[in-house]
Formats: sequence, C-alpha cells, structure tokens
Amino acid sequence: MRGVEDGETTGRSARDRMTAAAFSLFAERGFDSTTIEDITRLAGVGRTTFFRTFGSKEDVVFPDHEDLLARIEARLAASGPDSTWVALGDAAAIVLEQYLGEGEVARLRYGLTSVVPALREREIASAQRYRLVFKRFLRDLLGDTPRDALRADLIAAAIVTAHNHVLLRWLRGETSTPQKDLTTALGAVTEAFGGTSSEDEGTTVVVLRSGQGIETLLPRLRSALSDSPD
Amino acid sequence: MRGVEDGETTGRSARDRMTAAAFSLFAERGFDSTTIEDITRLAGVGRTTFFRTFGSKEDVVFPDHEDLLARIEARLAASGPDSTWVALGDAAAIVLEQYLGEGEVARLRYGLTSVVPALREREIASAQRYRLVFKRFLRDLLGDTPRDALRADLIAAAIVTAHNHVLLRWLRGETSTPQKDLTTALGAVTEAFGGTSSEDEGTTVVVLRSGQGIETLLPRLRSALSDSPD
DNA sequence: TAGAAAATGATACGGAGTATCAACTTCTGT
DNA sequence: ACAGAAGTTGATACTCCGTATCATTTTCTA
Repeated sequence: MRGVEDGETTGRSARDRMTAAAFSLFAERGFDSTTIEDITRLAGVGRTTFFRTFGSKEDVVFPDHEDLLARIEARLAASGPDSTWVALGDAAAIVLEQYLGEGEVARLRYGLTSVVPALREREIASAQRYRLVFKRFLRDLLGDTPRDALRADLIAAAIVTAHNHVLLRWLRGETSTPQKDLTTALGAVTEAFGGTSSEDEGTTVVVLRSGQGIETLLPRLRSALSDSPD
Repeated sequence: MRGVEDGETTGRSARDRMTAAAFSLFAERGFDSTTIEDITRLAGVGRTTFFRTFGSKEDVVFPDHEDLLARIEARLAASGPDSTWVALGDAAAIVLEQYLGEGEVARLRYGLTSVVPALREREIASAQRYRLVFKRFLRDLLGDTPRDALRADLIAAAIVTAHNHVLLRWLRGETSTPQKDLTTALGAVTEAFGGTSSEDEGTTVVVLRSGQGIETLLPRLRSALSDSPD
C-alpha cells in the first residue's frame, strides 16, 4: 500500500478505492485514529469527493441497505396467503446470504462495530429498519387491532433476533452452517408464534386433569374418540 | 428564559441547568441548530464544563441508564426458581415506570429522536443494553446449548419489544393505561414462550384427532378420565 | 472540434470534541 | 483566622468532521 498506481485507478471506482483504503487503514490504526485525509490520500481522491460519495465517515463502513431492503420487500410482496412463514423465512435468508457473501468485509465490520460506539449504534439501528419492513408486512396481513399490532411487532422482532443470532455466531466463527442454523432458529420462531395461528383448521383444545398415569388413560382416550365407542 | 438569575444558580446543579437549557433550546430551534455555546450561555457555565458533565452533545438528551440497569439486574437476581416470568415482568415494569415518571421530558425526547438520526440511533442502541441484561439472566437460567442461547435471545427480544411497543403507544398519546397494556403485552410473550416451559409440573399433552363434535366427545372424555371408567 | 454539462479538487468556515493552563473556589491543618 | 493544598471552572488553542462555494478538469454531445 504505497498509494495509487495508474493501472489500479482506471479499473476501480473511486468509491471502491476509498472503501478499500478505509478498511485497510481502520485495520491498521483504528477507526478514530484514521482521518478522512488519510483515506482520501491513500485512495488518490480529494476529500470533497469522499463526502460526495459517503454522507459521513461512518457510512464508509456499512453496506448500502436500500437495495437489500427493497429485495426483501419484493420477496414479502410476492407471498401468497398460505406462504407467510415461508416468505418471512426467505426474506431473512436473503439478508443472511448478503452478509455471508461479503465474507471478510463483514467480519472486519463486526470487529469495528465491536469497539467503536458510534459504529455499534449505527449497526444496531440498521437492524431496526429490517424489523420495520417485517412489521409493516405483518401489519398489512394481520389486521388493525392493538393485539394484531403487538403480534406483528413481536414476530418481526423475533425474526430479526433469530437472524442476528445466527449471523453473530457466524461472524464469531462459532458456526460453519449458518443457513441451516437460520432454518432451525426460524423454526423456533414459528413454533412460538405460528402454533396458535388461525390458519389451522378445526382443532379444539380441551384441558382436563386426571391423577392417573398416561399409560392407563391413553387406551381409554382412544376409545372415547373412536367412532363407535365401547 | 433571559439567562440565569442568582437565586436559580445556587439552587440547581450545573447539570440540571444545562439540561433544562438544552431541552428548552432544542424545542425552540431544533437539536442541530442549537450549539453547545448556546446551551452553556443560557445555563451560565463554561463550555468546558459542558463536556466535563456530558460526554457529548447527544448525552444531554438521554437519561442515565446505569442506575436503571442496575435496578432491573437486582430485581432479576432476586427471583426464585418459580418466579422467572414474574421477575421478567417486574423488571420490564420498572423500566416503564421510569419513563412514565419522566412525563413530559420523555415526550420531548421522543420528539427529538423522531427527527434527529443520531439521536434515534442512540435511543435504539440503548434498548439493546436492556435486552442484553434480560438475555444474560435467561442464559444463566436456561443452560448452555445453542438452543438455550437462541431461546434466551428470543425471549429477551420479545420482552423489550413488548415494553417498547407499549411505551411508544404511550409516548404517542395512543394509550392512557400503559401499565395494564404492558401486562397484556407480556402475557402474549408468556403465551408464545412460556407454554412449553419445563417449569410446569406433571402436565402431559396428548394430541388425538376425531371428526366428531366436541359436544359428543366431552362426556366420553370425562368418563375416560374418571377413576372408575364405565 | 467547440461548447455544455458533469465531476472533481482546493479552500474557507462552523461546530463538536480534546487538551492545556490560568484563575477561582473550597477545604484542611495549624 | 490564615496559608497552602486540593478541587473545580473557564479561556484558549487546536484537530477533525462536515458544509458550502468556486475554480479547474474531465466527459459528453452536436
């Protein structure tokens, strides 16, 4: 890293060069000790160009969420009446794949957000945007009562939590099967919130108590439910 | 608000005076257009004092979370083996009461965080700290498997989401019974995650299906469970 | 190829935040 | 009560981020 060579300049956008320079310098000397001047000097651009490309110093660290948010909104919009949970799961998987695809950059970002408070806040707040997309989708689906609003909020939060739980384990190197882990985690969400969904047909739950053992009761229960009870 | 009068100076700490001056000026001209110089001039202190008292401009807006976090940690630590959900609910209620007690300041803060991105990020990130307290408590309680870790994360997120759902409705003036609403919201969380808890004693769930109506089946089920079945 | 349009860089500036030192106030021991 | 130590506060200089403006360079079009 001695500066910019002519071959590199013509092959990469200023944005990419600044991003690469930034991450390289952050890794070497930390976020707070790296100035914009440092970054732009290494990238071979003017400081003004930096602020034309990124809104702020923090913005260079984070991906462009707009594209990703639009993609999951499209996936959710394409869901049918019986595929709500599938759509939610697919949307979460789209987000996860984006991070997995970033690979080392995602890990570098994680390292930075772990030690720089402003970056951590930015990261945490970005998860909120995804949660709001899920929540709005569920609000449209469920209805307008306060109970529906709460339910939408809880499910959206659970999906984002499950996703981030898996992502964090991957970023920390604690799992090498993140896709499978996400399926499992979303299964737990479905179990918690899907089980009492009104999509089930004709299930009635009766609660009766008995002090007798299940092995005594089971044949009798089967008999009671048969078409010709003994 | 013409500046500081002597009587006021001796009766209030510099911190209180700066906080009051800040909120007053933020309401009048907005967060970004209010400078530290404006605030300290109105409060009758030096600019250096501001930064000795608050780490940054944003810090003047937010409450001191440390005390509150310590209180809910103490409440959680005081829970017994059979009162997990009660403790979690009490801890959430402690947080809500703190905000309700702030009254108009909480509403002013909400207005500010709604329009200033940096403040919103700070607010969102502060909720994370409460979530981590709940999560650690649950982690200690549940165990060490990946499934336990996920469950702790999901429950913690659900409690914070329920709390914030209620708080936001209150801040927006959409409810005048926030304590009652919180109980209801936490009930939904318990319903989602509490039902399969291993704390229940001796309940066995048997799932059998029948095409007959419940009014036909109920007498037979009662009979099957009685001590002397017909 | 000339001119228009777009992109880029240099420069000045304001404001948040940091560091240092001077000045002031409070506390302590005799 | 007073001198000196300790603690607090304010003034000042500075860095860095971010904004605005204008000059210069590059790219595009007819």
